[in-house]
Amino acid sequence: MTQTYSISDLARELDITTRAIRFYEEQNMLSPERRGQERVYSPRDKVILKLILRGKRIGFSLAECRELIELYDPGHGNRKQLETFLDKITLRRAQLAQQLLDIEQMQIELDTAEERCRTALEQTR
Amino acid sequence: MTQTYSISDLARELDITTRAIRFYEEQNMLSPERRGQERVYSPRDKVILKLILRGKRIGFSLAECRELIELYDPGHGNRKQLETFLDKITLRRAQLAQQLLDIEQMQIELDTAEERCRTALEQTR
DNA sequence: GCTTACCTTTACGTTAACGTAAAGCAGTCA
DNA sequence: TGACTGCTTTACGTTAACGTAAAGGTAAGC
Repeated sequence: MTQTYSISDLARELDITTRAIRFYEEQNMLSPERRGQERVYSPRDKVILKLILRGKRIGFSLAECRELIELYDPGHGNRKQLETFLDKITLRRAQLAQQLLDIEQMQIELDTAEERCRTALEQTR
Repeated sequence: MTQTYSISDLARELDITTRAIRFYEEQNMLSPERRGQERVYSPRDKVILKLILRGKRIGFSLAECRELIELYDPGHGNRKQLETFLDKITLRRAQLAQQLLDIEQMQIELDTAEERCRTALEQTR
């Protein structure tokens, strides 16, 4: 019915190694079905992988990525659990806001760096 | 004349360990003056440290941070050098743009996560 | 003169996130 | 019936970025 993937399918498509995918499973971030010995991945697994990769691109550790995954479906949490989720969300938001500032600042610095490069290039004429 | 800092001054102010600061020097990202045995840091050194910390916050490796530092004053580069600098700047810009997208996407996901948390909390009533 | 507070160097330890064999099973193509 | 191809597990190796002692030098204060 619904789409499935082999491990190398996902590796190719997401441009990571099968080793990495198995490692994420080892870290309890994935739990694919099995057909015999072989892992069979669902679209949901693929979403999770994308979440991980996106997290990594902005410097999250795998532990932080796992947190994000847990937030992904908070259905099975008790009250206490849900409230800590909300706290974590608040923290993440603050961190993302800081990162936005950092990136903007870096862009500015790249601007001035480029300018200095160009004027230095003029000198070599 | 101009402001100077001891290693623990900087450690306190920037909230890192002295070990980390010495490590960055070991990696040729800093080269503070010496008064006898002791390291004496300039405002420029402090700027570099801030660059490193900002880089780390958005997930840069120290190697990448070093690149940024090199871009910081490109005066002593030959033509070839300067052109590779410009290339690197272009690459960084692209990466930063991707990170902006990633952060926006994460913010959206946090929004929906929060919403789901809140409705789940309603259920526990 | 002794303690306390910083500073130094040297060096081994640690964690995260995989990389890299090694060894073997399952289907398929010639 | 091999020879591939792709999957599996197990296990040791590797790199980055410091942490953590150990051992000692120096200046200030009591």
